Amino acid sequence: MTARKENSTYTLNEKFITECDLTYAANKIGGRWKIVILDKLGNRKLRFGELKKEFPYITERMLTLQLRALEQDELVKRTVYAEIPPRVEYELTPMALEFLPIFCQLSAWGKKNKALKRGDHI
Amino acid sequence: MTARKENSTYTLNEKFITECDLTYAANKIGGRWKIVILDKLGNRKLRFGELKKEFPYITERMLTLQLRALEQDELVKRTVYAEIPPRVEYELTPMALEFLPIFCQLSAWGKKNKALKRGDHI
DNA sequence: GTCATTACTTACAAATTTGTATGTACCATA
DNA sequence: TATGGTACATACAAATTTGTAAGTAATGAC
Repeated sequence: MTARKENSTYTLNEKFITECDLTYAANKIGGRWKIVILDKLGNRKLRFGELKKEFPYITERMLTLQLRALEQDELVKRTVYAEIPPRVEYELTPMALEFLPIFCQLSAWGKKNKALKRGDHI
Repeated sequence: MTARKENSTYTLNEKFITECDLTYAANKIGGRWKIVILDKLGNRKLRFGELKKEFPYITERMLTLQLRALEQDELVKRTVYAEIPPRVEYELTPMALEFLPIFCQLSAWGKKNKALKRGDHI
């Protein structure tokens, strides 16, 4: 959260993109990990370690960063249990639950068109 | 398209993400511009310059790069007319058209939840 | 012969995102 | 006293994405 040049093109474009409903939504789930994390949390609460196992090569740093960002955006609720060793559970907020049907459709698109792609080079 | 270390975590994660239907689809429309470009092209053919006007601060370089990537992914069809000055038109492919209803839903999510956000700090 | 128009391209640089490696805190158990 | 387990944090570095600035090609209008 360090300061960035106001009125750089980068910032102006970011502003433009945040004002548009479509890109506002897209940004919430953008990046490499957010959408899959939300999808995995779709059905159930998961602990940090359980989530990590879902993605074989994710680093703890990345998982932490993404979860924090999702928490900031109120898409994920984080619950810390005062135990040793620590236990932390993550679950979707109502706002995030509304994404799930959209994920289904994206997934269907992916399934269909990935198959077509494979067909391309037969 | 320069070579990248095989088996770096970056590449392994990329592979993982490309194999998942959901992230396969998400990647096609990821980044700052692709989703809005596709959305603008939803209804109609547009020339390069027309598209540019839709996004006040996009640079020509970015627009070109994104359009080329979309063309590569067969989401956009590019038609060049042999005229001077040049005329180039862009339009969605059938594959891309299937994204449009999803964009509508994302947009609806954005509209709703952006409004809630505004309400937060009253 | 200069300028305007359109759709780019290129070399370079800044900003952001992602990854690497190591360390921390707590308590229980050996 | 050392080790294991969990969920992180931190300093640093690499990779990718985005932006800056300038230039190109063709032709018609002036």
